[in-house]
Amino acid sequence: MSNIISIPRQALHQEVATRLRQRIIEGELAPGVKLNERELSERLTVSRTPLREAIKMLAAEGLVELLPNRGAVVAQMSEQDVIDTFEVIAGLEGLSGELAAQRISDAELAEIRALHFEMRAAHARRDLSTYYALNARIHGRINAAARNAVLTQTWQTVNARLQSLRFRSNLDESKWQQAVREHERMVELLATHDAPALRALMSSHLLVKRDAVLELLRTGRLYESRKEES
Amino acid sequence: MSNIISIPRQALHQEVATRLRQRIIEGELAPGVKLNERELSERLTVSRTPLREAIKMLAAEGLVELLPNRGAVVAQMSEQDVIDTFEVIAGLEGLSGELAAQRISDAELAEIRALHFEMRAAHARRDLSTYYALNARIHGRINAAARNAVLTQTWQTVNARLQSLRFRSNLDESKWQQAVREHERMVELLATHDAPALRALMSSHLLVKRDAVLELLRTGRLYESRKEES
DNA sequence: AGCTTTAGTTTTGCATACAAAATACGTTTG
DNA sequence: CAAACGTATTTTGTATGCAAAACTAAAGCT
Repeated sequence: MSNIISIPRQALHQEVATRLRQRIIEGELAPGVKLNERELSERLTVSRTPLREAIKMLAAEGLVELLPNRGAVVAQMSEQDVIDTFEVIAGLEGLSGELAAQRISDAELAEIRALHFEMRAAHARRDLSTYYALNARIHGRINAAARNAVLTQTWQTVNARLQSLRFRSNLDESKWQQAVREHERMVELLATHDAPALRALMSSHLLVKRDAVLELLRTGRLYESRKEES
Repeated sequence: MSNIISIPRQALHQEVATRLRQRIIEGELAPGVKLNERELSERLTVSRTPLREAIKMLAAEGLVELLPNRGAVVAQMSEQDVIDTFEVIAGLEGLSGELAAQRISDAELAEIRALHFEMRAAHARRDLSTYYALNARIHGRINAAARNAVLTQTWQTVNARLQSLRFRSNLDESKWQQAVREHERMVELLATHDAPALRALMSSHLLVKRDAVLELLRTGRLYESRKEES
């Protein structure tokens, strides 16, 4: 019997949560924007009930903020929040690197190595968006090699809060080169299973990123073209 | 004007979430137990709507698991989940220690020192429950001294998932002494602001705890007297 | 007996309805 | 003219209603 329709589509509140999460991460729903229930429910063609359930989940994830009797808004991070979040992610990436260096298989390493070369290709072409996509995939692979589901889940949740900053759009050449060199070194340390060194490298790698983002924040090149009307 | 009733009690779904979270953490709602919506809503005297919203939040926190079309159950952790969770907590505690060592004030240090002596007193009296309470407060203070709200929140969320294991009830003497010695050393390292050493200590402190819990899990002395009937 | 079937019941999931709080806005008043 | 008030409208928060899925259990079948 073929399952033509029997793919049990997931619950509405899950679907709504996924879509809202995506729109927030992609910046379509910018920080500070109010989530109007009527409007959203009409737009997504669901009733307010599953929509509200989805919003509650996103609130627990830290992507939206609940204002009592005043609904929900997309979470807005202060500069301190950004600093704090990067520190935590640096810690989680460090752990990820430490565990991955201990546990990675040859096949996993080979795949990361391949991705790394693709990333270098993107760098050589100055193809920033491909570079970022590959960068994310590499970090994801390292995370997977750590073989710790709780770490992966925690990392994703905390990371998601930063995504809406869209700091992808800026990266000066020297920082870019440094990042590529650091990635080069990551592959080496994975290959030699040097856990402490990889921990330190990945942690500091993220702190460098933090500083770059903070610089953008302060010079105001972040959060541009973000205000969204109805 | 006195605010006799005007304390704007928080939204029902928040209140319900808080109460359910507490009951799960305290083990009253044991892992695997089904959350019957009708029953719970009657018990808490709220309708199913805010109850369901609360359950969705707890699901996002990882305290309950949603089974499509079959409701929610209190999250049940496999042994691997326990291992993974402790690893993450060890990482977060390590970060907490590292940052606290850098940032702690004299007043905060003095308070932790005081709590530490109270804890030693509890140890001397073999007063396990007071010991655990003080232990938790000390870790909380160190966490606070790290001055990172995201870290604190992440730590609490991940920690909550373990609380229902109730591993508090067992601790052999040699492990207990080791824990006290490690706490002694934590205070020293905070005082000397030795961030890397405190990171390593707090991380390994947690991994020791992990091993102790795993031993309990394997010998089956965990999860006892847990089945709950309506 | 053991397995399947199937009617009845319960439970979940979503939509709708209603009440209370917040907001918007025009009017009044100093 | 600005501030304050009050009413209308919107929006949120909670309860209730209804349909679909899951569970229960008794009857039928091999």
